[in-house]
Amino acid sequence: MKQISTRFSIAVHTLSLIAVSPNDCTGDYIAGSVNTNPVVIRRIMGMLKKAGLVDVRPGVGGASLLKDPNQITLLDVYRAVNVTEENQLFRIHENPNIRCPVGRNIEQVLQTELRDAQSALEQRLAQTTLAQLIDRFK
Amino acid sequence: MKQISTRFSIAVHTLSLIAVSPNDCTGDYIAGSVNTNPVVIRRIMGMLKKAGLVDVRPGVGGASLLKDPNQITLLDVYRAVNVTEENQLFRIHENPNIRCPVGRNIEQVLQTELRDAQSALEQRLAQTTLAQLIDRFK
DNA sequence: CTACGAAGTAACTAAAATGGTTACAACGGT
DNA sequence: ACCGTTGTAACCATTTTAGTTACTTCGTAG
Repeated sequence: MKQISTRFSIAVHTLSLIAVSPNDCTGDYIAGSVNTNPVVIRRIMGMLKKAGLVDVRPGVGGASLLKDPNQITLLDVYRAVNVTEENQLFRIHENPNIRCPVGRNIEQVLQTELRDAQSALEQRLAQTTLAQLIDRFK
Repeated sequence: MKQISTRFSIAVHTLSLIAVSPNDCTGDYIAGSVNTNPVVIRRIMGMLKKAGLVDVRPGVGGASLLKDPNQITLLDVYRAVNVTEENQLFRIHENPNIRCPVGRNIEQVLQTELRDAQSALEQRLAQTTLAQLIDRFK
């Protein structure tokens, strides 16, 4: 990898804006605050919509949260923007040599550890709510 | 992102082989167990060497661990193969609009959370040693 | 009902990371 | 001196990312 996509941080930024200024939150306005192209925002808004986090109003413009800010965690956002394939942060090399004791077992042994490590990260993300973040924007 | 590079799992596989079969661990042998190209292994071995985890013998061939298997954690390996740029798992979008209260504070507020989340993952990786993995290859 | 601003989306691009591959130089012991 | 091995450089196809242009669809105000 290199790093986790900025889609995640942009999504958090976007949701924060919607929570703070429920009005004027058009794609262009958000793009102006994030400092990127409006299409990038619309794509991310589409993911947030599909995840049931926001309601976007086509035609009229703007968006609103579908959940209370203290019911939206960073983990919800993380998952919404699909940062990893099939929710697997780690990737394991495929088709090791099964005639080798290490090759035969590496996948299963590692999977346990990596799942736990990923879980630790996600649990930490789940502890922070959008409401907590918004409090610090004042 | 998509996912964390298989360099990590291949590195763990490689170190396990060296620990289990201190002899015959040439790049070609390891590549045969991992099922990839020998150059891929040599590149990863170079990173493990630079991290002070292994000693590779040019000319004669083979490698050996420079630390006891119970002194090598998954975090050591994770860091050795440079999976993320500057050890930052998350990336935050740059140059948000500082005239917006959200844009002005998003970076600092998020950085705290993401650092903690990354730290949770790393602490979990640090809890597993190579020795523990090897025990399960028997 | 028309116009206009906004969302939805397809298509294209440049840049970067990944994993594999070929090729060749350097090393070291038989 | 030979031969297997390591150390690298160079190249490639594939994929992801983020940005951009362009066009359609939507919904309300005039």
